[in-house]
Amino acid sequence: MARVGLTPERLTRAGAELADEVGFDKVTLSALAGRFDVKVASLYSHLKNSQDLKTKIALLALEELADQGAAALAGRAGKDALTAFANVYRTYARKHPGRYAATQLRLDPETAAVSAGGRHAQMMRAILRGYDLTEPDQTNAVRLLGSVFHGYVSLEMGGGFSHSAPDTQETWLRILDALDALLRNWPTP
Amino acid sequence: MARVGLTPERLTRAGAELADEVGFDKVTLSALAGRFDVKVASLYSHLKNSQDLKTKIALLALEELADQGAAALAGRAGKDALTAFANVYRTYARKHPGRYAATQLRLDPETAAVSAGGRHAQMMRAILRGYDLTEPDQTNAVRLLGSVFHGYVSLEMGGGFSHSAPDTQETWLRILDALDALLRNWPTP
DNA sequence: GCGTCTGCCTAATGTATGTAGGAAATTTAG
DNA sequence: CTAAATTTCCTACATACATTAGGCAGACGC
Repeated sequence: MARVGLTPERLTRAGAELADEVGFDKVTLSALAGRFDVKVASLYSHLKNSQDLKTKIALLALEELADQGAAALAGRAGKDALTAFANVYRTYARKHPGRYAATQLRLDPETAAVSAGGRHAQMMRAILRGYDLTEPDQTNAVRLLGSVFHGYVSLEMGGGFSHSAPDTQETWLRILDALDALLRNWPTP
Repeated sequence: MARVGLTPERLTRAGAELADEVGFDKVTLSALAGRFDVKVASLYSHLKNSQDLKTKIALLALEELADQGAAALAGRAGKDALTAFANVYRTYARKHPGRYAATQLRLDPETAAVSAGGRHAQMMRAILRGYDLTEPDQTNAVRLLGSVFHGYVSLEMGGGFSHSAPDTQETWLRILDALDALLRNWPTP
């Protein structure tokens, strides 16, 4: 019985790669076991169950995304920061579609609390320091940014934009222009 | 052998209800068969397979959503139209979470072509007639609206906004204000 | 070197999808 | 109206994935 050296971490990483290759929803313990030439039952020494694997992949992806976001934000402000951060989201989703899909997994509250989700919100707030927004508009703007980033990336990945004229890169840049303009001139009715 | 009177339509409707109750990803032929007190194999006379059912639910949801959008748009223009249409999306998603999730199913191109997806894009363009946008900004704006609507609804449903101060209704209204302001004053660099 | 612990195993069960072929109910044709 | 054709639902079976129980052997502490 050769020991392969499975750990939750290695399984999570391999699961993330698998997700990028076949889609997050098609990540299965069978396929993962196959990657390590190991029987499925062996995975249960390291993972609670299939859901546990998916949760761990989601946490990994949230962390990677937050790390890359933080790196992009370093030394930038204003529109520069907005653009750099937004591009991290879009680029990550294109490069790691399975992991990106994992970030949308619904986490139970305790898990969400220890996830990198909070860092994401904090970084969006940091971006907004370059604009002149106070509460509660700042929170509203954070939610708008989250909606646009996620919505755009998700529709683009799903092929929702594929069939018409301006290419998606062009649209993306114009949308970032528009968001910047909006944040500089947030309506206060 | 009592005939129950299954049809693709009845199965699709029941599948949609099931999706709203247990989640779109948990819609299963087993559960659907259970609803009609019928064996699973019997469903294959009316549905090609499980994927076929999911596709049909997605098409149903896209159609319902388009119908409600069209109704909301009738006789409205400008911000009034924008708000009414956006509210249709959000309300539909809250009332029919499973069906809304179904609308995000990736359809193959031929299926997408016969879906109500095109009507959605047309309606967004109709809304934009109340603003002063020409191509290619109109397409860019359509994509922005789609991103915001879908992104917001999807994050709100996923609990992404649950833990902070302004309630989601308030944020939603302010985001619609912001979009209206943005469309009235679209940046042209 | 010996005992314990752990990692991976075999075996068995439950649930879901999907296929093949049969029998009864319904529809259609003569 | 009756017989044939079709349709609808069935049983039976094959495959795949998830999960649990219990066992054996290699790694590790002493």
